[in-house]
Amino acid sequence: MEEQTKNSDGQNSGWRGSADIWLKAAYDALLETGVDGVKIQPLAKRLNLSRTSFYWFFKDRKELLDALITLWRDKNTGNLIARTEAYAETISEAMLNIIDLWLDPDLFDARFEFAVRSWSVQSPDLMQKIETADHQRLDALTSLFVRFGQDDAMADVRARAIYLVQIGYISMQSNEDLAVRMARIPGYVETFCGQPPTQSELNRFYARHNFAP
Amino acid sequence: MEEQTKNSDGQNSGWRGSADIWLKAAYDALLETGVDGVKIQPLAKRLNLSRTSFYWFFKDRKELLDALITLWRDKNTGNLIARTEAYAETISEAMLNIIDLWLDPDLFDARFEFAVRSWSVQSPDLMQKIETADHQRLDALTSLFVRFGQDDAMADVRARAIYLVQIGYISMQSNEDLAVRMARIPGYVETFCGQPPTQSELNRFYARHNFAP
DNA sequence: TCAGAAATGTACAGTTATGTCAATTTTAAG
DNA sequence: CTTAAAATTGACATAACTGTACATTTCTGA
Repeated sequence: MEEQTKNSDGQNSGWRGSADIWLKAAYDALLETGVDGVKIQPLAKRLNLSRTSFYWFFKDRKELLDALITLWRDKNTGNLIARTEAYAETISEAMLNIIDLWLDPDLFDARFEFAVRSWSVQSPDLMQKIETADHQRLDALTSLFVRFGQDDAMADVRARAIYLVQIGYISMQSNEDLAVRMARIPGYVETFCGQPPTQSELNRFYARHNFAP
Repeated sequence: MEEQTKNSDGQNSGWRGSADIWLKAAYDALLETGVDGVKIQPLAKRLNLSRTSFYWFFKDRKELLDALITLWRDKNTGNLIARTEAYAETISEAMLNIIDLWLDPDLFDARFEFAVRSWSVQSPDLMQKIETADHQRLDALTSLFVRFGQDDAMADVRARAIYLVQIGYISMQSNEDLAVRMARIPGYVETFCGQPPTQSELNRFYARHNFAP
């Protein structure tokens, strides 16, 4: 028994292909060109594999796209919620925990997020999943603000504001360097929670991003 | 001489087709399915015209796509900058002028904006144009904050915050009704400029959006 | 009314994609 | 070394799209 789970662990099994390698190629293509760039033939070319080999691992293109959606779901929402629950003594410290998401691609894959949201305009099914994710994320952010004493209405607004900035961010990230982005952080904190961070909160933040001001 | 500018005015000339009608169909398709949905054959079907008739008005598909980009450029950036220059006595009133953009699709076509931004991931050329637009828009917003006494750094941050919210907005607008969205407005104003709007400012805002609280 | 411009349509040639099938090759396990 | 499962491949059958060439229809103005 014990089928080899089609090599979904990271081991190389001697074969060139695997479901994971196709999925990874699909992920890359999605980020570079959008869903409509996720086509079997071009992926095969990139992987130097025969196009038809794909059908050993996936029933059809749709199954590959579904796998991409699952990947997105498992990745981004979980980390965002975790950051709302991280230890913080003040609202400004809590805010800096959220801002971690903007700086660390391992915590929040903004390009992936943007690609999925772009994709959703042509897929009501996916749109539905995004709405669910938005809800979960906004709830987590809102209760963070409530926890630190904001009234419900203001917590709702600020949760939205910070979340929308996060979503809008990728679309502009372009090519500013870290120092420039870091310089704005205290201002963002003040804007979103009405009070600036203390120097020691900032120092802790800089430290975990390996940034020397 | 005086060529008829291919019917680019809104008059119907008796012919069924025109550059504008193809462009309009392309615009619709772009918003519904993204760039890759902007294909001559499906557009022709929608317009009940022969596919090849398209080539009378446009050299090829690329020329149609370029026309879409021009349309976007002329529309959204202009109105945004105009709103930053609208009459205002206080920073909160100025902020409400900006928020007009979120509520009136004639002022800022958010779906169009989102579609164009999604498209840009697969077109470095377009990406460049978007960066230029972002710059112009952010400059206008920043100088608005400066005009009302914010220091440069904070003006920069707040301009970005409100702009990013604007960009992120469309991706979530979903299906909330006007009353719910209106209820958040005072909170947004307070968040973005540090002071809430006065009742008379709010009344003026509601009035121009035909909203009775 | 009738010539020429404007717009449409038909036919053709080429490209790129999808998915099935029946070999064939590669690998691991006994 | 053998063998069976796992993975790969090329051939085939379709489908959707692009763009060109050329014939045809429809409108406009002298």
